[in-house]
Amino acid sequence: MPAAASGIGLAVSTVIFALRPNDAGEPSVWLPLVRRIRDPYLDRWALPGGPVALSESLGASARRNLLETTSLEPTYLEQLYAFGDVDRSPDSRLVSIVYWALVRPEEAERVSLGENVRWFPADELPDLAFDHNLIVEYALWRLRTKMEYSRIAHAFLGAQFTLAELRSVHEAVLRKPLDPANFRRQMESSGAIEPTGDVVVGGRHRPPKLYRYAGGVELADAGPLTARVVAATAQHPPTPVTVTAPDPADPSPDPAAHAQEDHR
Amino acid sequence: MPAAASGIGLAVSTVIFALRPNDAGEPSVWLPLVRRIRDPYLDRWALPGGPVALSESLGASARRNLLETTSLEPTYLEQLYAFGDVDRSPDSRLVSIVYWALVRPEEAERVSLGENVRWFPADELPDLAFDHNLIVEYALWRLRTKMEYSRIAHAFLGAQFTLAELRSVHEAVLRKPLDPANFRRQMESSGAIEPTGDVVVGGRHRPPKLYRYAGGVELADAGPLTARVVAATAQHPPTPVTVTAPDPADPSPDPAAHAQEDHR
DNA sequence: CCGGTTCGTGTCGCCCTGACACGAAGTGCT
DNA sequence: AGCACTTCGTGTCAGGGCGACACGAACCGG
Repeated sequence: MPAAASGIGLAVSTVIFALRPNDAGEPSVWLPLVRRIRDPYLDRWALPGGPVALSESLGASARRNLLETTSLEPTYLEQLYAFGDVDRSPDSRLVSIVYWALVRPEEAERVSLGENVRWFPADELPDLAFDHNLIVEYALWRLRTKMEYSRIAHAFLGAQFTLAELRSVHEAVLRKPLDPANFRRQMESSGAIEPTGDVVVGGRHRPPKLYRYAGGVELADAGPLTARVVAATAQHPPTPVTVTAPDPADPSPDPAAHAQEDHR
Repeated sequence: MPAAASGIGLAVSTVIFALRPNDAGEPSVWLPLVRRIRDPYLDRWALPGGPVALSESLGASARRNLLETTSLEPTYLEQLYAFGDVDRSPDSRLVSIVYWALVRPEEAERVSLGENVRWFPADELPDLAFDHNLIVEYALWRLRTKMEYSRIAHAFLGAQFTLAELRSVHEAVLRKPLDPANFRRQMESSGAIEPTGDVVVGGRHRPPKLYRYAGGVELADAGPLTARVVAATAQHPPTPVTVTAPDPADPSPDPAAHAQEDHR
């Protein structure tokens, strides 16, 4: 059990997922890969990763490495699996602790794209270095499985969101359409979300309510540990505008219930 | 990403679970611990483990170490988590890949019990070395969670078993009584088990049917990999006797349908 | 023959789910 | 102003799974 630093290399890699529009314009799962610049699998695409620093925990090491290689700060980070087959790296023995992470679309665009970093659709990857194809496949399975019983979907969204946006995340990950009515009831009855009281105006149709996640933003499942990570703030700058609900059926003196109700 | 053998120790430990009768005579979850004979946490109880050999995969390393320290060969072995906090070991930096394993009661009794190996009830453990208390807690959570949606219960049983035995396993792990009628239907409708055609005679009451697991014995979840481990054969030597069912309502020429039917 | 226990099947009500209908509330066009 | 169209949000209903419970079947011991 004591520390016997044998000749086994120890590294940390991360599978990063983000939602981006695919060829058909629909959101789907993408992940960034880096081109290898050293000799095992030189020039092949691989997961971002690097050796574990002596003064860092495994999770912190993954987080730092992500920032260095892709300049990404994920909203969700969880350990996936430890890969340690004898022949997974030619010549040397290498054990990789692999994490998987989720980032928001706005954050995803911050990736310093260059010759050596590129986004790929998660479903059609080239031949990767090491056993990274297998790893991505496993991480995808984990993402899709956990999406169905957990609340990780909001790691792809900002602080506030509509039910259509939340449903769109589920549909993109699970690759199948979901009934809006039933999806709404499931989310509401689960207690995972609560309405903010605001609606989105400026859309072309009936203004949807905005929701936030209830019970504190608990991101970054640290497995058996209790470490948490605060969620970064993010608004939805594009088209529509958030507005406090007018509540026309309640004449109570709401001190913040009028913004732009010049219709009717 | 290349192999850079830094000063970080790499070890493998395993949480081994078995069912044994507790003080009240009911089956409950126990696990074997070993007393440390080296200096970090000298004389404290700890999970069995050791360094990873250069020529072994992580799972093989865990399996070999189990055999050496406790002489146990588990029927189920799955990776649990990689623990790598900076301060989890005094003085040195240590990363542990932790596995969890299930063994059958008969196998459990083969443990070479001595001053340095002892069984403990999983619910009441002493202060263990390192962060092993936390690890066991997590492994217990994993066992109980996976018991409800998976087929791991049969790792505690032999090749054939009655539904009462299978239910007893679930009850011991989940620590709550289960309705025999509903439990039967769940198991039968899941397609996980199939009747062998035999019954157990010699009991005091109505002879129960014997079942086996269907779909090939798939033990040792290797995570993303596809490795499998064959299940060791084991009979139930104690009290009752297995008998091919008489099947009195079917006069078809079954070439193996008569053994001891001198009752009626 | 009878009481007691376990085995195995039957039944019933509740809740969750999927499928679908439909009013509500906006925009854009004529 | 009115109509078409879309999305939002609620209502309804049938089917299946699950928990709770009843009850006959089968065997033992006295």
